[in-house]
Amino acid sequence: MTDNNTPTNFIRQIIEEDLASGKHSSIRTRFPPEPNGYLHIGHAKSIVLNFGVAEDYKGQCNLRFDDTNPHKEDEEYVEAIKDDVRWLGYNWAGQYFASDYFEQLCGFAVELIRNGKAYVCDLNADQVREYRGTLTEPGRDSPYRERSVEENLDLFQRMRAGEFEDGARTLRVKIDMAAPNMNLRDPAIYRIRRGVVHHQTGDAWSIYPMYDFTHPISDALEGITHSLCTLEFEDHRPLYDWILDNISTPCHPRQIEFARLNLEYTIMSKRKLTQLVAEEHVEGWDDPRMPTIAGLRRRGYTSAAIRDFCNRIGVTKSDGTVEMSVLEASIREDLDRTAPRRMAVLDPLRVVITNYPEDQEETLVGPNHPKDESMDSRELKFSRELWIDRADFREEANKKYKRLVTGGEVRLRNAYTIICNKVIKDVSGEIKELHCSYDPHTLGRNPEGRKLRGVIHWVSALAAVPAQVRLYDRLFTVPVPDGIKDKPFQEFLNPDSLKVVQAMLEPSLADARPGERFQFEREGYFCRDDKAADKLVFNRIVSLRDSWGKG
RNA sequence: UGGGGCGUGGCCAAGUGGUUAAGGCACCGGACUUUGACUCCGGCAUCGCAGGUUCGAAUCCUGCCGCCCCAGCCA
Repeated sequence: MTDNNTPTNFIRQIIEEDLASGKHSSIRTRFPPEPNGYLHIGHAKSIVLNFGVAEDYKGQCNLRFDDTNPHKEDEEYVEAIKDDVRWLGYNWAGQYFASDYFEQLCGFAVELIRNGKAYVCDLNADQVREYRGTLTEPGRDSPYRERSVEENLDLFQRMRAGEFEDGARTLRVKIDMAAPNMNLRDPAIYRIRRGVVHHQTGDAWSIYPMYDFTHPISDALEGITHSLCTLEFEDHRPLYDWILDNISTPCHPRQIEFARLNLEYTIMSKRKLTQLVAEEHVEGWDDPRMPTIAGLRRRGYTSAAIRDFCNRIGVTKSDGTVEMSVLEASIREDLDRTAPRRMAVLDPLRVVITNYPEDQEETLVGPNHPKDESMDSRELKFSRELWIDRADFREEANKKYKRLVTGGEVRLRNAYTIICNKVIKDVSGEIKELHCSYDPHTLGRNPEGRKLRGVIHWVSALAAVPAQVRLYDRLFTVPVPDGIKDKPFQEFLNPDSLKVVQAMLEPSLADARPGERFQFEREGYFCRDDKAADKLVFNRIVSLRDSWGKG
């Protein structure tokens, strides 16, 4: 869809300059998720950036799993991540794991030790914190900072061999304990983690490298030219560069930071999304209310719409929070063009056409798309008894109300016009059904001398197919759920984020394939749920724009 | 009170000293309409603030103000 008009942003400008100056003859990027959770729309921004840039400048983009912390990671996530990236429409040039480089990483660590630039430190975590100083005070050198190369080599080898307990020692890089940038105060590059099973390397290692050490080296080994990451890593760039400047790698990628995505009425923190799942506020990572790729996919979003969204929001260094309406506009624009139209009554109210023969049923046709004839048409069954939506009838209303009122006439979409003659209520006063009469001369043309109030959708009661329809609303009640001081984000969960209704659908919908999308006219876009494939269940992707009552 | 960033209309975002400050979303008018949809027309900012440089500044300089990130053996 609107993957057209290529975006322009500061990162693309840098790339263009690098290409023009000959600094690089081709570019290579990478998307480097940690496999500790599912991908969300914020990752999509990074994916579209990294893969998009590679595509547009005839370069390559790798998929790399940043799996240096076996504690939090799992194979389940690597498979899910691959699924999501593929679904978004991208193919990676190479698939790697940071753990592929563990042996080489270790070699570079030894190189640093040999050059006197790394040392084994026996301080425990608390002590390291004390020695590090604070934001305003410099730190102090570790008492182990000046160990001999031989001792460091020996100790590091024994760390690797599993001789020491978790937390007993770390390998630290020797930079500057008084650096104003905390990341430069002799950061640890290796920690001991014995007895954990790594999803890729099993129990082969008892030491694991840290992100700050692993990332620049992984980038360099893969020949990454532009290493794109989010703003919080800005302070890490000096360390990224220090690592590459102090070991013998083939190249020195440039790290460039951009702002992560924030979306109103949802949260993007992997940790918090994990909580939503664990605390069962949602049905799982693919709950249609989740901002995860899996959730959006199940909700019925198209990957084209998500790509379009990512291009619409742009890439900058200023953090902001994007309104939901932008995402919604992307999916509406896609589906308006591509989704076949259908009629579905979400809150059924019986209508009896009293002047229509009791045993008669006729077949009408409805175009699948009002503007695209190539999409063909489908059959509609018309009969004496119909369903219309309760919201489409009022006993009385002013002329602003363009629906059915007693004594008023409306068009049944793709069919005849009807006038409501009588309202039947039960003892409690609730409307049970409507008695209407139709005008047999209004098929395909308007009555003369009478003005119609409007057009409403309907379904033949005889042919209707019942189905469950799930109506989704925003997951939270406030724009920034995790931005309110002293209040956990769970307090702002929207109790009405899911409403389940029993609807009556036009018969052709019974054949909908799981995952197939439609526009239910005057209601919104819906997608047949593919998890409940044995039952007829539709998810509302997004409602139609509704300007009623706005002016 | 240390360091690193950011500040263009309600929300994103172009703009890199020289037209009336792009565009999208939202919003407000209006046209069209067998979807209160779509489409189409029209409307909607002087660029955080204050000084300065310049013939000319959102773009350069200075000083304020505001917001974000950093004290994991997480990424």
